[in-house]
Amino acid sequence: MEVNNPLYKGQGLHVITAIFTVDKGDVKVLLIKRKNKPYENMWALVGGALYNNETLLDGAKREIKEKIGIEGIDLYYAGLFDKVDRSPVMRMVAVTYIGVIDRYRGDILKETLKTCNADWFKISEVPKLAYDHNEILLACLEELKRKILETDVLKTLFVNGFTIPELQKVYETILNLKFDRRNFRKKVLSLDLIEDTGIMENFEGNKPAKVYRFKKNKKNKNV
Amino acid sequence: MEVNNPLYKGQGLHVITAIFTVDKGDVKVLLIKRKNKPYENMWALVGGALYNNETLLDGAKREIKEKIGIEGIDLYYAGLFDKVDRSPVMRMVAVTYIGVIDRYRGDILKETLKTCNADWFKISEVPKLAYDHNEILLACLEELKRKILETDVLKTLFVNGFTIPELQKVYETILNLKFDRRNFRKKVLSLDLIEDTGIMENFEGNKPAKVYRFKKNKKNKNV
DNA sequence: CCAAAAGTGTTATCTGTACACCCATGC
DNA sequence: GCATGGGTGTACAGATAACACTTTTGG
Repeated sequence: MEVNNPLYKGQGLHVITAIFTVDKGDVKVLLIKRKNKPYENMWALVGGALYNNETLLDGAKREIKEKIGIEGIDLYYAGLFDKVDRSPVMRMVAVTYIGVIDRYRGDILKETLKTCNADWFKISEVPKLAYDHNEILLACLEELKRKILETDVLKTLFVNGFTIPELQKVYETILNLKFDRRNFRKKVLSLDLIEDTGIMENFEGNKPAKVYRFKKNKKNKNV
Repeated sequence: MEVNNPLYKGQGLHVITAIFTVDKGDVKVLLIKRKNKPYENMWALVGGALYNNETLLDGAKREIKEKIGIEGIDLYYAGLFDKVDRSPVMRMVAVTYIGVIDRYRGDILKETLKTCNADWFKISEVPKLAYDHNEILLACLEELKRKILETDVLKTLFVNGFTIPELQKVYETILNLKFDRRNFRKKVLSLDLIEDTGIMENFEGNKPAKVYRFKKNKKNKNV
């Protein structure tokens, strides 16, 4: 392998994460506003160039830390983007991930060394993004739909537990479908992924619901 | 993005394909013997460096053409390999694919510009390979097991059609499982992916079996 | 006519879907 | 006591798994 062969010299990898949440009936994605070229001042997904001394997952996590200040997020592989001209600077292949976090966590940085803003956008109101990030976002959303059925990707959506009706609304929002209450409960409990906390939700004029949480160290067999 | 930033300068991508077949009760993989450094004279999976002017799939197909002379093979994404030191030359991330071909096709080149041999190896008898290809092979084999249940990856295994008992033996060989003859037949016919050719197999002392083929332009819905 | 493997049909079980009723709360 | 949403059980249907007998060929 010749290091300077022009056929493959000057390549790189992007690690890009679509960070989703669900907030009052809407799926939202976390976007950052770029400070630097290329695509200066444009909104973009969280991500950047992979470094030589880190794995893809480590790179994605570093980018998340650098661009929005969050650590410890679980990432799920989503797909590859390899159009030859997807970066104007050099040949870049993007490896993309999905992350899910609580919409109300307060520790998201609005400004960093490379970003001048960060905010949640409804999926239907996402602006034109840097690079091919609109295309990546759509693919990640499709993959999110698959992942919520086959993995425990939603386990980090609720920091303070959730009721089963709340969880159902999240599924219905993401999949744009309606489920039968009784069958949904049966299904989600049969997976043995969640457990009763013993706490009841704060009620508002109706029967209080039990608060559940995802079991620690329990993985969906499909993960 | 600074092109010469040492943090991410000098990266590249490998496109690597595990080409499988099934031959008389054994899963086999096609290996090539490398002519050049690194890993000179060692066996390896088919693959190489991605060029700047091609997509990942195009690169994988070009490598297959260059190293074993075969064109038109269908590839299925298998996984990513991203250990920092997986290549001794420079930082390389590998994108891996699965291909399946007929064991008896005669057009596989034994020697090319970069290879000095090519041969089928039983999975259980694969030698120490170049790079991390042993690890890649194991992962691709696992992925093959998943893919034969969810995709039409096997459609290129038989150039001259197959009988349903033959197909069942292939599934049983790859998955290391036994299936009920009657249920297997029912299931595979219900998928509407194969059709009767009207031909009967060459018999050998027992009842001749119908020869089937995969329907053209029919895709498993899971693909 | 016997051995070997192909081909077919029926029954039981499980999984998923559809659906009706009761319960706890605030007002 | 009524409106609102939570919680439980049962019946039906479609899919999967288990299983027994007949057919065609070569020797």
